[in-house]
Amino acid sequence: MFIKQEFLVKGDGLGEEGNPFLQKGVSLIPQSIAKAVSGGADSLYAMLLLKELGHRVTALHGRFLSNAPECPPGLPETCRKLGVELRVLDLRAEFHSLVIQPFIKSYLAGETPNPCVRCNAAIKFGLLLDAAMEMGTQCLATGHYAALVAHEHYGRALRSAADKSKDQSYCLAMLPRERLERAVFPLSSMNKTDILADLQKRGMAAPISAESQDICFVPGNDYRALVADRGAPSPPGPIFLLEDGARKEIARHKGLWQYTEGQRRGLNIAHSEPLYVIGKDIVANALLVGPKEAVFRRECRATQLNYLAPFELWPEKIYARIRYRQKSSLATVIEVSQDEISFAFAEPQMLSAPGQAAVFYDENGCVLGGAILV
RNA sequence: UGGGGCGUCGCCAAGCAGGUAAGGCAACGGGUUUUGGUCCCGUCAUUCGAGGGUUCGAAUCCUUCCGCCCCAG
Repeated sequence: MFIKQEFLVKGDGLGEEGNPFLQKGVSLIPQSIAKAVSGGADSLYAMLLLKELGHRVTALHGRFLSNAPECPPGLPETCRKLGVELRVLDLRAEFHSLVIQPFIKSYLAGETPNPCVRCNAAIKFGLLLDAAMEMGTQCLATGHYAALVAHEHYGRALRSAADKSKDQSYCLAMLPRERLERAVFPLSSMNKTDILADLQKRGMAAPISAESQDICFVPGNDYRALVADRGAPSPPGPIFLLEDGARKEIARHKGLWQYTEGQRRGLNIAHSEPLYVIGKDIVANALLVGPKEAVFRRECRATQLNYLAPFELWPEKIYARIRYRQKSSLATVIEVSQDEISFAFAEPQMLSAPGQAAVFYDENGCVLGGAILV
C-alpha cells in the first residue's frame, strides 16, 4: 500500500498549498519511534504504517486500570508477527492519582471533568512519553486522529485530522507545546473506514475489537456510582425553574454533582416542554433549569490556557469548541491574561460546562490553544 | 346546602354534531461517541372517575353515584 501521508518527523515540508488538510511528502528518515498500543484497530494500524515506512518501532503498552490484565490478550502475538518489540509499563498507580482521583474530585466540586483530555496530557504524552524517551526513542506515536504540521508562523502545529468525524485534536489541546514536539500521529490523514477495510484485506484483526469509548476506567459507564462510591457527594436539594427572572421550585435534585450544564435527560420533571440544566447555585445547593431557549450563551471563560501558538499570532477570527464533537464555531477573543481567556461565539452555543475543555482553532483547523472552562 | 365547572397514560393535554383514544413531558430501551452532556430512533392507555342505560357502535348522548375546584352561604 502506498502511504501518502506526512509523518511529522523533523524536516517535513509545509502543507500543500490550497488544501491545508492534505499533506505532501513522506519522511524517509528512519526514526526510532515508540508506538503507544492499546490493542485497538487504530493503534495497530498506526504501528503498521510506521513499520512500513521503515521506522524502528517499539510498541509501548501502558497498563492503566487496576483490574487490567498484565497485557491485552493477543497483543504480544500481534507485535511478534509485525516484528515489533513490546514493552509494558505499569502505570496503574499513576493513572489513579493523575486521572481517576482528579476526576472524582472535580465532580464533587460540581464540575464536569474531561478525563481523556487530562489523560492525554498527564499520562500518554506525560509518563508514557517520558518512558519512551528513557528507552532512547525520539518520539511517541499514538493512534489519535490528529495531525501535526510545520506551520510557517506557529512552528510545529497541532491540526484537526482529515477524517472530521474522528478528529481528536480537541482531546490533545492541553498538551504542552514541547510535548507535541515529540508526538507522531500516523493516522492524520486516514479514514477510519479505510483502516478497517485495509486491515481486513490484510487479514489482520486488532486484539481488542471494541471501539475505545465511554470512560475507560468506569465500569458499566456508571460514573455516578463511582463518584458516590469514592466520595462524599453533595446532598439533594431544590430544582428551580427560571421564569422571567423568578425562581420557582418545581422538583428536587439528587445532588448537584449528578448534573451537568445543558443536560436534559434524567431531570425527572414532567413539564409542558423539555427542561435543561442552565446552572448550579452551589451556595443554595440548587439546580437551575429552563426551556431550550434559555440554554444558549455567547460568552465563555476558561482558565489554564495552554498556548499552542503564541497569542500574538492568533487571528482575529477564531473557531472554538467547548465540547468534544461540536463543530468549531466562529468566535472572538474578548480578553486574555496569561492563563485566562474569555471569548464570545458569533452564534450562541449550548452553555459550557465547567471542567470541560475549550479549544481554539484558526480557519485551517490548526489548534491555537486549549483551556479549561470555568 | 344552593348555582357553576371539571374528572382521558406517572404529569400536561387533544378528542366531545357517536364510529371505535393525537401530541408534548417524564420514563425505559437502542443508536451516534475515547469525557459528561447534546442529538437521533424505538417502546409506552383494548382504555377514557365508577355503575347503569340508549345504540349496530360511545371517551363522546342519558342517568345514578364518587371525587375535586370556584361562586354564593
